[in-house]
Amino acid sequence: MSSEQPAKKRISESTIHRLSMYYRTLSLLQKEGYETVSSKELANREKLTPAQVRKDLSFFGSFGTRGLGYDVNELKAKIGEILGIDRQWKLAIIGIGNIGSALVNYKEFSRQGFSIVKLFDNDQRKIGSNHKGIIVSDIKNLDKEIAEDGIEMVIITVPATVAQYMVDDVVRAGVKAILNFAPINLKVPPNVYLRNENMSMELEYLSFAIVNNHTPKNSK
Amino acid sequence: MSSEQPAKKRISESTIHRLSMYYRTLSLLQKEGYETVSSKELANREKLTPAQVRKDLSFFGSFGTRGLGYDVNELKAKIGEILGIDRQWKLAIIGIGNIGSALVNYKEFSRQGFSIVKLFDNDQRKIGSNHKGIIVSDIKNLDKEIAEDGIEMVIITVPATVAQYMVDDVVRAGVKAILNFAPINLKVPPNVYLRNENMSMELEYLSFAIVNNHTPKNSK
DNA sequence: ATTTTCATGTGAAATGGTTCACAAGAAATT
DNA sequence: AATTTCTTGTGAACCATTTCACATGAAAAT
Ligand SMILES: NC(=O)c1ccc[n+]([C@@H]2O[C@H](COP(=O)([O-])OP(=O)(O)OC[C@H]3O[C@@H](n4cnc5c(N)ncnc54)[C@H](O)[C@@H]3O)[C@@H](O)[C@H]2O)c1
Ligand SMILES: NC(=O)c1ccc[n+]([C@@H]2O[C@H](COP(=O)([O-])OP(=O)(O)OC[C@H]3O[C@@H](n4cnc5c(N)ncnc54)[C@H](O)[C@@H]3O)[C@@H](O)[C@H]2O)c1
Repeated sequence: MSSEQPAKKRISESTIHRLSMYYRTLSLLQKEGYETVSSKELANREKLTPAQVRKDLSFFGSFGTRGLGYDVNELKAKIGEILGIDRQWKLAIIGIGNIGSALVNYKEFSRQGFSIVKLFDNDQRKIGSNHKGIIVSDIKNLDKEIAEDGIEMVIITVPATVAQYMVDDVVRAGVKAILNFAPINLKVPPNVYLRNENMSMELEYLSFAIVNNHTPKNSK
Repeated sequence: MSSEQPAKKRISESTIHRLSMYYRTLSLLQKEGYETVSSKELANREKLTPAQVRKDLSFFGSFGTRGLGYDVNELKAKIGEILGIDRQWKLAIIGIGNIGSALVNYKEFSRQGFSIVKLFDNDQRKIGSNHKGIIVSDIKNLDKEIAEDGIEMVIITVPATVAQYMVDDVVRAGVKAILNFAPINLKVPPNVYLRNENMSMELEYLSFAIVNNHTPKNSK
């Protein structure tokens, strides 16, 4: 075993997002009783082109049958594998305020491969309280509890002023991926993945669109 | 007055998102006491290239001084204008559940030009209740109250199963832009702007990144 | 005043992403 | 068995976005 990086083609962020979309649509098609689906049908449901669908999939292999299309169950399983959601990820939420507690209450996450198993806060009034069967832990025990449970992802929902400290802490504790809601540019080492969820930016986009009569090619 | 569309260059979604980022950074620079800032400094704070910053701005005019950089206050005002946040937008939230109530409690929105002025739900136990001084209205009065208040944007935080109905209703009521949290592909007429906030997709992206050792060029 | 320094603004080049167009291959039909 | 129909998978063409590189111009220094 000599090479660390599997010299694979670099996949664009948009392709990955579309895989998520295909996955969701395939779940619906399953429920609707479809056995197979063409790139055309899949594209229609997402307002994309069939070529886009086929190209996206082609980066990872060839999963269809010419003249017939894709087997719905099979393609869904395959995309699930590609996305890494053919398993349960364990997550913790840091900061059990407005957003943090809304997220704990969301049952869909665990059905989609993301189990929230730990909650952390530094407010004595919150520590020990129960959210959907999970007791809020003291942030002081972060290191120990993250390691104990083998948590690999966290959601950051603390005030922006302390978000970087929390990130440094969870990185030190061995977390590999972070979904951040604080409106601030966080620094993470290169081996840790970070995504930002910024609602104000989305509202600003809408504001711009109204004011400028904006018609982009492919909007979210 | 003959032409409807001001035949302007089409701006990319990424440029608009970066304008939001510049805006936020300029606010910080203001607080830190900076009077001017170079494209280099601005780029550093966002992990972008100086050329990117200059190119983005160049679509809208030329706001800097050669040899010196940009005036912080001036550039912030200018970007605020471009984004259309040099005014207060009035918003309503449809569905006052977990996410909906988290959003009402977020004071920052109104400071950023987005005032939440109405809340709607169809649950009798919620209608009439008070959130940060706003009384939850019956969804039945949507049309009337949206018109009365001149609401142009709404946030949709109802279950996915009813989201399309709510969208149809708010569109009929004259709303121009929608921020949607329900994990479903909504249809809107071409003169209405829609953005989707999909947290599962972000988690799936992180999952993909861990599993595939992903290093994209420009990630969120 | 002249020179030096610095950083903008912008065409042109390079890179990246999407769409086209068609050969290939599987199933259905004759 | 041969033909027709259908839809995939993929290079090549196209289009969009980012980066380069430098002329331009403002301010500071000499
Ligand atoms: N609420 C929203 O709608 C909304 C919208 C957009 C962005 N955000 C961002 O999300 C973040 C959370 O927002 P919120 O409204 O839930 O805030 P909140 O104040 O309700 O919750 C923050 C929580 O973090 C906890 N906390 C603070 N410092 C901590 C620390 N050092 N360690 C552990 N826990 C700590 C607090 O006790 C609190 O429970 C903020 O950064 C905010 O800017 C929120
Ligand atoms: N909670 C989360 O963390 C989370 C995360 C991602 C996505 N989402 C999505 O956001 C949406 C809201 O999630 P939530 O957890 O807040 O759900 P929720 O059930 O807590 O809230 C939904 C609210 O909508 C109201 N509602 C239902 N039908 C309505 C109608 N016809 N008119 C008006 N109001 C109506 C309900 O009374 C309820 O108050 C869902 O689509 C969900 O999938 C939620």
